[in-house]
Amino acid sequence: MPSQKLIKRLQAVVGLSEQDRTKLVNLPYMVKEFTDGEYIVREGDRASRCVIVMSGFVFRQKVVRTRAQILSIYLAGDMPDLLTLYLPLMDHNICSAGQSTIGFVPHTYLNDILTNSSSLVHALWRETLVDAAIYREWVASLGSRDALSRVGHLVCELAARLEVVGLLENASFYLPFTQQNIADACGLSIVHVNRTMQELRQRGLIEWERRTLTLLRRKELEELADFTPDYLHLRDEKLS
Amino acid sequence: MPSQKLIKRLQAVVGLSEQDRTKLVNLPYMVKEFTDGEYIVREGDRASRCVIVMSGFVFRQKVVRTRAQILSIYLAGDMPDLLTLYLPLMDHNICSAGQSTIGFVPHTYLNDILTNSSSLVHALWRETLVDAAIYREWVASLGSRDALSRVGHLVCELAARLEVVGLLENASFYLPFTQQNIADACGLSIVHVNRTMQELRQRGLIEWERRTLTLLRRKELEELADFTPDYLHLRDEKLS
DNA sequence: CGAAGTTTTGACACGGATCAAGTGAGGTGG
DNA sequence: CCACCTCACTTGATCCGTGTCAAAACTTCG
Repeated sequence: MPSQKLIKRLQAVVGLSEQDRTKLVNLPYMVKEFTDGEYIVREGDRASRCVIVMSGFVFRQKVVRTRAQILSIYLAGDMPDLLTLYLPLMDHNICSAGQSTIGFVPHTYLNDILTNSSSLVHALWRETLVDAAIYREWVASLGSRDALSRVGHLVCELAARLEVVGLLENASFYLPFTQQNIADACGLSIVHVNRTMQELRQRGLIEWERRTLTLLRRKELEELADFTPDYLHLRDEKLS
Repeated sequence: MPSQKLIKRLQAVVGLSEQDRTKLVNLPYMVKEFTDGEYIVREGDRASRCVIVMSGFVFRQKVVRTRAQILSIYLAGDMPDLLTLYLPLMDHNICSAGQSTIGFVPHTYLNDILTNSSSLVHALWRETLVDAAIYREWVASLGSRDALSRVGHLVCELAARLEVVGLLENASFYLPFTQQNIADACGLSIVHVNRTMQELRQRGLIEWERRTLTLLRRKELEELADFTPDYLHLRDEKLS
């Protein structure tokens, strides 16, 4: 079982058959631990396997001139490089933030189970589409929101995504990011991220101590950040 | 034939079988013309068909507070809302820029041909992955590049994408955008876009008159804009 | 305990936003 | 065919959000 969390999430959203679940559970995979800042996949690599985040935080990073822009963030249960199934040549890095546990599943096995199950195609294709939906929201954030709501939005998104995999407790979650990471993700300078975080604290919206971030008044924060979770497609639209 | 350009592009990149091509060519579809600013698909719509751009320009737009952020741009041969196959509920608009010709193909038919051909799954899934790769580059642009290279980058991307579908002639292409559109896409004010365009002109990098944009010194422009076309995945990596 | 990394603070600079007004071009109706 | 209207583009002045630089305080961990 490469990741209970992944299967649970897929199950909840597209409804896998007994057979499909068995196939996923029996996927052969390798596990490796990564430490803070370590590269999991590098720009230029030609991938022959996919990554599954089993625990911890991971981010996609592209070096643009002098900046190390963070393009997206992945949590337990995510498959950050499903895209390598069809675009094997990596044009950016995938890095660990803090300690993480990563599973690797060879493309050949994934391709096998995909050719024989159109509902697994549905499930994994959909995963990549949600990933794209998140990029769209980031484009909207970077293009249209000021620093305060941009940082707030990131915090809200992480909370919402962690919640569905059971990693949000009492509106708190573990966040192994430095302010530099937040800056790289939000397209801001570290100094301004610092001041923005202070303002979020002063407004009584968050606490962030010893790598634990707490949402104090989630509604107000979401409002300030202009956050609505729809774009995350956390549950099947057909049901709602 | 919903779009020769689409089929040609898919063909070039993944190599469709005779059978697959026939299936695509025989897809039933409806054609409609749209004028400047008209909505093709609206936020809140529950899609039951996919859009194929047959000619003209189309963009994805999300209203964020007071801004109408443009999230992505589509050209002849693109399928901007393939995602609705699995995420039918639209959380943004798709609009026409200038006059465009749009084909509509019902989901049911697309699903039919997908369940019976894993190479068509490959081809269309890949399309959505390239779409995501373009978002990533936009995130990088909005997060890390200044106005001049941001606008330059957009111009370079459009030129590169138009080139593969044969719509770039003598380094010129038709561009029905206003400066306001560019501003909405790049997360800049219209005044600053104006000044940025003037600077690109003064530097002898582009001309833009009567809706025709010309790249004067493409290499220099691409350098200035920090543009490399890899992320567009315009040809099959396996070959290169 | 020391060293390195992270957060915080202050002063100052600058890119780009905003506001306001003017110019030009395309489209329409008389 | 011209007068007018509208919309897009342009210009100048000013303001503000965020970046940069530099140094200090605090944490974490070996």
